[in-house]
Formats: sequence, C-alpha cells, structure tokens
Amino acid sequence: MITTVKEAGGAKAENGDVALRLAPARRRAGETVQEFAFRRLRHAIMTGRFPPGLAVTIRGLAALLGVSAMPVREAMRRLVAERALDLLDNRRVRVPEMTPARFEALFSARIVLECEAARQALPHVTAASLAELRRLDAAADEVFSKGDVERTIEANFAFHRHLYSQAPSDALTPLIESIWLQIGPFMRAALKGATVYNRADRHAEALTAIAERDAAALARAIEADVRDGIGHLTLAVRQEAA
Amino acid sequence: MITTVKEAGGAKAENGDVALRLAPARRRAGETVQEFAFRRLRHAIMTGRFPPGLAVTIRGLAALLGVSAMPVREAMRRLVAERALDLLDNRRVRVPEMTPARFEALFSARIVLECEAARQALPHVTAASLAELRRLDAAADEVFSKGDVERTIEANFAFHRHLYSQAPSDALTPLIESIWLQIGPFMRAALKGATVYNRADRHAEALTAIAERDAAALARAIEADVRDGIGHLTLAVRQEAA
DNA sequence: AAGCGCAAAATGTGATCACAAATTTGGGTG
DNA sequence: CACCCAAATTTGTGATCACATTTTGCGCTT
Repeated sequence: MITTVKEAGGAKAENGDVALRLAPARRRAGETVQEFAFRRLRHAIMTGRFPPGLAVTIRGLAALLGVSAMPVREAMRRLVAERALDLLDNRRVRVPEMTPARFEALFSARIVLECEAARQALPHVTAASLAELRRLDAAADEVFSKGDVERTIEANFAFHRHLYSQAPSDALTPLIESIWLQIGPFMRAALKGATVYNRADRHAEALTAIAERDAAALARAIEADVRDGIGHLTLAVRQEAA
Repeated sequence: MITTVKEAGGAKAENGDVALRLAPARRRAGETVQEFAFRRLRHAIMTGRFPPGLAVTIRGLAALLGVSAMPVREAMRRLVAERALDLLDNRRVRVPEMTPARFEALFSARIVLECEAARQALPHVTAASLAELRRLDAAADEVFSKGDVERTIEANFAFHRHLYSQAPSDALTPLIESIWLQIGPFMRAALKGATVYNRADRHAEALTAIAERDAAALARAIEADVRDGIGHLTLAVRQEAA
C-alpha cells in the first residue's frame, strides 16, 4: 500500500503507520492562509520531512495543517510549479523520487547557478551586507554547535540567499531556491547521517574572498561549500539505498 | 488611469481603449480548464502580448478567456510562481515592468543557464535527436521567411528546449523556461522592431558543433544566438523608452 | 480649480458543494 | 490461493457564494 498523508496525519495515526506530523505554527500577521500553508509545506519539504515518493492529497494536507482545502490547493499548485512536488499523469501529486541521475543534475545546477550568482553579487556587497553575512555565518555556527541540523540547513541557505540577493534585479536566486526545494527530499537522508557531519568552514573562506573582492576565490569557496554537502548526502543516500 | 485587462477585453472594448484580444483557441483533449488557461496566458506573456505593467485580475482574465474564475485563479498562481507575473504587496497581480537592470539580469542568466544546459546535453545527443534538431531549425527558418515573428520566437524556443532536454534528469530546462517567460514582455518591443531582424544563422553553427561533438563551439554558438536576441531587443527597448 | 471625503464598485480570499474519474475495497470465482 | 470484477470510497476539478479590503468614482467644500 502506498502511504498517503491522510493515513499518516489523520485519525488513523495510532494504527502503527508512519506518524507524519508537523510542528504547530501560527499564522504571521497579514499572512493569508494560502501563504501559511505554502510556507509550512515548503519548509517541510526543504528540510526533508516528507519521504520521497509520498503521495500527497489536498484533503490530506489540509487536515494535517488544520486548514480548509482551498488554501492547500493553491499552495500545492505553487509547489508543483516550483518543482518541489511532482504532478503525475493521473493528476495526483507526490514528493519526487530521488535517483542518482536526478541527484547529480540538481547539484550540478546548484554549482553553476550559485557560483554565477556569487560572482554577480560580489561587486554590490557593501560593508553593511558583509556585516550581515558575518552575522548569518555566526548564527549558522551557533545552531550547528547545538546539533540542530534542521536549523543549520536553514541558516546555511539564509547565508547563501543574502549573498546572492545583493545583485540588482537578481534573477538567479529564485531559480536557486527552486533547486534547494528539489534537493529537500534528499535532506532526510542527510539528517540521518548528520552525526558524522564535520564541515570545513567554507563560509569563512567565502567571507575572506568577499572582503578581498576576489571573485575567483569566492566562486571556489561556494563550489566547495556545495560539494561538501554532496559528500555527506551521497554517503547518506547510499546508506538509505542499502 | 491604469489599464486593466477587464477594460481592455470586456464590454468597454469599443470605447477607444487598448483592445486586448487573444486568438480563439480550443481545449486540447484531456486538458483541464486550468491547464488551458495557463497555456494561453503563458503563450500570451511569452510572445509579449501583454504590455509591461498591465494590471491583470482574476475576473478580467476569466472573461477574456471565456472561462470561469477558478481555473484562471490557479493559472495565475502558477504564473506568479514562475515569475511570469508579479504579485504586488496589495495582493494584486500585474505584468512585470521592464527595466534595464532586470533586462540585463535576465539575459545574463539565459547565457549562463543555456550554455551549461547545452554542454550537459551534448554527450547525450543521438542521431535521432540531432535529426529532430535539424527539423526544428528548418521549421524555424520556414516561419521566419514567412515573416511570422511570433511563431519564429516559438520555433526558436522549441529548438533550444529540445537540445537541452537531451540531458538525463535535466534540471536546467525548467529554470530556462522561467527566464524565457520573464523575458516575454520585452518581446513586444522586439516584435515592433522585427522588420530589421536579420539574424546570422547561429543554429547552423550549433548543429555543426553538435555533429562534431565540440562543447566549446556549441556553447559559443548558443551564447551568440542569445546575444543576437539581445541586440535587437536593446535597440527596440530604447525605441520604446524614447 | 484643486483637495478631500464618502459611497459604490471591484477584487482577492476562503468556504462549500456537485460531479466525474480514479482508486481502493470486498467478494466471489477459477 | 491468486485473480478479477463490481460496489464504495476517495480525489481532483470546477462553480458559486460570502465577506473583508482595496480601489475607484463622484460630489462637495474651500
């Protein structure tokens, strides 16, 4: 039987099936229900809370989130558009399967896009934004030292996003975020192998390169940072497959 | 007064306002109304039928397409997710404005993404797909010689798309298509200056490079093809601004 | 004539319902 | 015990309605 969200999150959660739960969250001020649903689903996917291949339904996710069907419907449509979810031929939606080829394609795209985004951002990094980058890096170190892997992933993305967004009329960051979302389901595997997570501090290298306005060094640091993630993931994915 | 779709497409079309019309089209077999609406709107945007800054509303577009509000609502949400439409703070949606900085960012992204996509696709181009590429190129020449600029744009995209899609688990093509959509509103300007459109046949250079398995030459041909488009557009955009 | 304020219209958001297609279930048969 | 077919359920899609908010339009005042 294919596990669906409804079975996991609904009334049958006690029957020994996979208990799929999301941390409770409140709607932000001025946030529509659809944005709330989108934000929570996006976060759940990006941090690998949904296993690859999971079938998701409108009514199932609505029950899981405690909202009505309509906002979930729009949030799902948006997630499908950003390739965070797969729309099958029979109009059903599921979390994308992970394959070695897809994994390779996504990380290859990440490297190309992020190196270029870093190059384009570099000339526009001000003293203020550099300071913010240092703050974000420190925050990432902090949550990492606490062993909170999920927040470490988020903090890492926040660092990258802030750097790339310095470029005016930035067109690459939205594309990069789409790739991040698509990598999400792999993160589940990464979380399992997180105890051996022992990173070199590529952010420090990036910050040095930025301070020295060295585009080539910055691109090298970004690529190394992304590749570090690959190393852990490929290891974890292999464990998953075994 | 800000021109809206409703005024342009609704009952007031005879009052001398901008008459915004779309060629009638039929729903394809098995296509949902939402997909139909999305396809038509996407096509209209990509070929520059909607002027930048145009305010679009759910009910307005529904009336323009002759369908109910619900499918249009989802199609718009999807187009916003792909950055083909802009979601303003007041939750209203409009066709993005074009600025020189945005223009520059989009074409810079196109070049990086398409060169890389071409490189990744090259090793997987078979004799059959090469033949299909030649056919698509010939089709593009055909519609170009007829002076049908809109179909030339489409045929050009079809050529590029088919090339990039040869890469397994291709993650770049969806991103590239998003960029194409965002460039769409500029195409309106390109259509106006189309009489001076006199392209070098970069596709022929690309086909030669593919046949010879020359990745560097292929990337050069793709970049030149994209830059040719820039040349015409920058000229046309300047005329528009003047 | 220009600025202001209030009423009217329009718009996005969300809920609910109906319906057809797909899926799951449950027997009954070989 | 495997297989198949029909009933029951689930699901996506689309339509319609209500409501709060925003925008627009118009008339009045200064």
